[in-house]
Amino acid sequence: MKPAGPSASGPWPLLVRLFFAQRANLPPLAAELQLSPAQCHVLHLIEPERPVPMGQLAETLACDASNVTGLVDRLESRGLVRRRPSAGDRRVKVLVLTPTGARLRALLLDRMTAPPAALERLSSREQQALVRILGRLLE
Amino acid sequence: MKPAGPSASGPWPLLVRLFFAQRANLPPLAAELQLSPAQCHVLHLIEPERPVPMGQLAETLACDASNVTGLVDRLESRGLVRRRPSAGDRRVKVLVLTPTGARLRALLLDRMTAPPAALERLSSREQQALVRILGRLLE
DNA sequence: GCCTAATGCTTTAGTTTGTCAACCATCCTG
DNA sequence: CAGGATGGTTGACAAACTAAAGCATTAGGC
Repeated sequence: MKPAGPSASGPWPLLVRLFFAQRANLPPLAAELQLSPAQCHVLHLIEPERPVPMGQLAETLACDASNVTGLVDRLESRGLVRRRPSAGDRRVKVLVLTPTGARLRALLLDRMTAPPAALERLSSREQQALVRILGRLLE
Repeated sequence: MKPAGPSASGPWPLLVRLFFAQRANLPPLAAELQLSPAQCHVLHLIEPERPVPMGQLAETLACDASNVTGLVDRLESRGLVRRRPSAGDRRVKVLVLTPTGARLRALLLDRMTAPPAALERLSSREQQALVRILGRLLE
């Protein structure tokens, strides 16, 4: 029985709360950049100079391939990404950022990487600890 | 001033990555419970015995009120939540979980609170540190 | 009290997101 | 070279979302 506090059991419930709080944070940020949350996610996943096959994108997003088609259609029609044939496999199309897309992506990451004032309240030592722990979670 | 200290590539970029990774994790989990990601979010926000006004839900979700109407329509038609008139203000409708809804919510939280095997790799000391730091981020 | 403005939710109309099934082109294996 | 698998697109449709208009109720000024 754990009738006690909100964090009776470990770090994950806290992370879940943080995720949902952050999820609510995304729509306003996306709107500010004239994007949708889903488009932000796609843009976030295409690093400049690092072409991504569409299929891999679908897998990372955990969604259907046909969904990616439409998503990329809209991004491409706005000149943010381009489809290019893959060298080795002519079925595959890889996605590259246009210069405009790369600029918008940088802006997006900047905005996403800045916001939480709560982080400022952490001591430098705590921030280092957090970096180390999260690094292990993501490795 | 921001010396290029520990937060130059500080914890937030890592949290953003973790956030997106977790977002990709939600659709399969939701499907398993015959829910959509958005419905999971709503269910997550309605605690048993704690009625939530629809308007507050819209604000927390950072979405339009009319969107909440449709979202709740579907949840109500599946017997997971009920709309009830608010005591003080007859314009307001508050949402309460049905017993079925409460059970499904518990299942959802359980699944969400369990998954990441990566957490197991953290030492007990690291987990405690993470709990403490996240607690400060969310306070 | 009344009249007006503001608030809470719904409706309607329209776009985007997402799924599934069918399809074409390309690759791969026997 | 067949036959099957794979990558992506298309079409049809449900769900998520927004903006604008509408209804009921509440709140404020007079």
